[in-house]
Amino acid sequence: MASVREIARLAGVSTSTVSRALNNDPAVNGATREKVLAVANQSGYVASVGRLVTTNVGFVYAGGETTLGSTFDSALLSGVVRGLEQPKFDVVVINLQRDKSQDENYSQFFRRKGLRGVLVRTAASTRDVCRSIADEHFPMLVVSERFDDENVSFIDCDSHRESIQAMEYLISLGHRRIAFGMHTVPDSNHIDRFAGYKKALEAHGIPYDEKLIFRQNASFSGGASAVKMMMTMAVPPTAVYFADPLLSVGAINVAHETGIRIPENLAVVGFDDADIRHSVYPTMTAVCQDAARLGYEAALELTRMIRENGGTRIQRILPTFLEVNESTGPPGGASVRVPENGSWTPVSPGMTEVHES
Amino acid sequence: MASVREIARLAGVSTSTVSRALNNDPAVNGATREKVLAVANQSGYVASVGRLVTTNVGFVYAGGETTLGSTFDSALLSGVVRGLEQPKFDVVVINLQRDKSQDENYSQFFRRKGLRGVLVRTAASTRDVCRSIADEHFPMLVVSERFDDENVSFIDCDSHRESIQAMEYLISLGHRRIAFGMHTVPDSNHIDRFAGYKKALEAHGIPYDEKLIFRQNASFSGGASAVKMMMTMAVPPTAVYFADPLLSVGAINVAHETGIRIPENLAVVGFDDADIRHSVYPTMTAVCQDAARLGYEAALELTRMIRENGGTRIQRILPTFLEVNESTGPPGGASVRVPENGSWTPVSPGMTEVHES
DNA sequence: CTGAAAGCGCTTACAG
DNA sequence: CTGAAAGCGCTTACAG
Repeated sequence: MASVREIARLAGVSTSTVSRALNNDPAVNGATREKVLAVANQSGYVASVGRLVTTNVGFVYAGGETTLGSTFDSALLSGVVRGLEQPKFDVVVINLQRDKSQDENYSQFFRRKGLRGVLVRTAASTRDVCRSIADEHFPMLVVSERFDDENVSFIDCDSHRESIQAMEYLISLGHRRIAFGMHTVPDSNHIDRFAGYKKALEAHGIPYDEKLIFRQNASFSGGASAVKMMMTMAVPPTAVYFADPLLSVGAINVAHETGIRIPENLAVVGFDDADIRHSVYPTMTAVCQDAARLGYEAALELTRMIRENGGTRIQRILPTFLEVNESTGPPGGASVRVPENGSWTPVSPGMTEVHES
Repeated sequence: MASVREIARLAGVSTSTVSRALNNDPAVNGATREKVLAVANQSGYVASVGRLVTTNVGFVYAGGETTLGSTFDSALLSGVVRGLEQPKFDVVVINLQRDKSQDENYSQFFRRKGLRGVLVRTAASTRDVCRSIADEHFPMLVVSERFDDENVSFIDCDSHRESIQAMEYLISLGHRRIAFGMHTVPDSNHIDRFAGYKKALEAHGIPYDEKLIFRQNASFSGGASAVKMMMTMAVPPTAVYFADPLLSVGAINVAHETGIRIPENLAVVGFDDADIRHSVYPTMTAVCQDAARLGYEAALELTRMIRENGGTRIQRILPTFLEVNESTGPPGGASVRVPENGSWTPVSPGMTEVHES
């Protein structure tokens, strides 16, 4: 790549003038500036050293896959951007697998990319990457996963408590035979929700029945299959809790097609990590994760770490919330009004201990 | 901020050793490295000059508002990231209003942010910003807007042709009384769709009726209101084309609530810029914009401009497409099968001229 | 393994 | 308005 020296030679001026012209110094003569800029453009000049950008943080996909198109990730990123607004940082989307060379460690790679800190999205298979980054003491925060390791900072949503709450809501409506739908490959979040399902049953003396557990690919058709299967059982459930947004939506839509009435024949509690609960009919009662807020808080925590030069580990859990809409009601469809504000007070608040930190 | 000199003094070593330690030179003694890194961390050392990152491009919101959470923008950005994969660039999300100071021009601002080029998202009120950036000859491409100016590069989707196609599909099913729903504040895209609506009516000798035009805020409730209003007319339409995703979904859902049957009582063609047409019931026939592809192509064009040091202006129009799903059928609900692949061949292909460039 | 010195490319008083 | 020279902070042969 051309240097100021080269541009100076080609334009017939000194390197001082080249530098001034490139930086729009008003002292430079108009014609001179034009000539220098023309030469610079033609030779594709790009400064190779100079004042570094110190306001970039990375939104890093630890695995090869960038899932930026998903509703969850996009809400997350928009929250990150909002959270970086006030600290005046910018976010760079980074695919770790693409560019990191073998002979550099993570800190070096991030420094080479000009990053002051990183928010990390990880899958089960790349948890070691997160540990390594943390071990190198590079400012980092894993978003939407949890670690037992003392030294890995993370921020995550907990849906265990609200899963119990969702189940208690169904039970309070009179349901006893409640199915559960989850992704075939459960991540820690799906496991939390499953645990909440079981815990609520146990607390209310309802026996756990393996036949009511439906594992499907997280897709519309997975939710559709699950509903078809459960409704053709000898004794179908009267309610179901789907621990995944796509399964939930697929379930609600196949109900129309098959003539199953929601909530009269089947009360559905879904899971929502964006706003899809409002785009189906009937609007979906759901355990909701506020992805934008998760991203927002993550951005604030990371910039605080950067400002304070590292310091203490962050291990934060944000709450989810149960929003009651129209897809739930008592078994058989006795008339029940949806509360005005979509909230519902748990029957036995004692068992759903709060642990926002 | 601390310099290598300062770190050297505090750690009791030379600046050479500081530099080596910071860059993980294997020659440095382990204990020395630890000491230097400890000092550097404590004093919050950040290199202030050095080798610049030359692989960043900006995803720039020209106005103050970043609409990254929308389905359109998130699909767009995920396409951009995919398009930057092979040229090995990274994308930085930039809010122009936030950081640009008055005494620097756009090129200077972008150079200060370390950007090699920018993809610009603009609103009607910030079209002048796009013109200025282009005038400064900074590598740029406006995404999802059109300019008559010769020197502003852009890439956009055209929904005019497919709006005509959508209308012809409805007409071919036997509809004559077809309503149109659009956003109250129409952007150039909504205007294109409206023009397509009118052109198709005219081509088939169907009189234009202002009473069948519904302008609503782009929201679920806007779509719901429109449907309620049109279905209580003395002579309701038998079909409607909604030029906006939220209006379309709101329309489909309120139909269930009011007992209106889709497509039997009202055939609905919507507009989709993501994947929402598959999350409603019945699945929505829609004119679809492939936002991810738009972003992908934009990224390829921009990196090509950067590689070739500017050069020619890009003014590219990508096609949209009509996808036939279950929300459309003949008036009164005569039985019609949805084609297997969701495609439909226009009745009079002659009038829908192709202009992909 | 380390430091003094030279070097990197760009920028900036200083002098005219 | 421009250039020669000094300077910026970091890096890197070179010598030990």
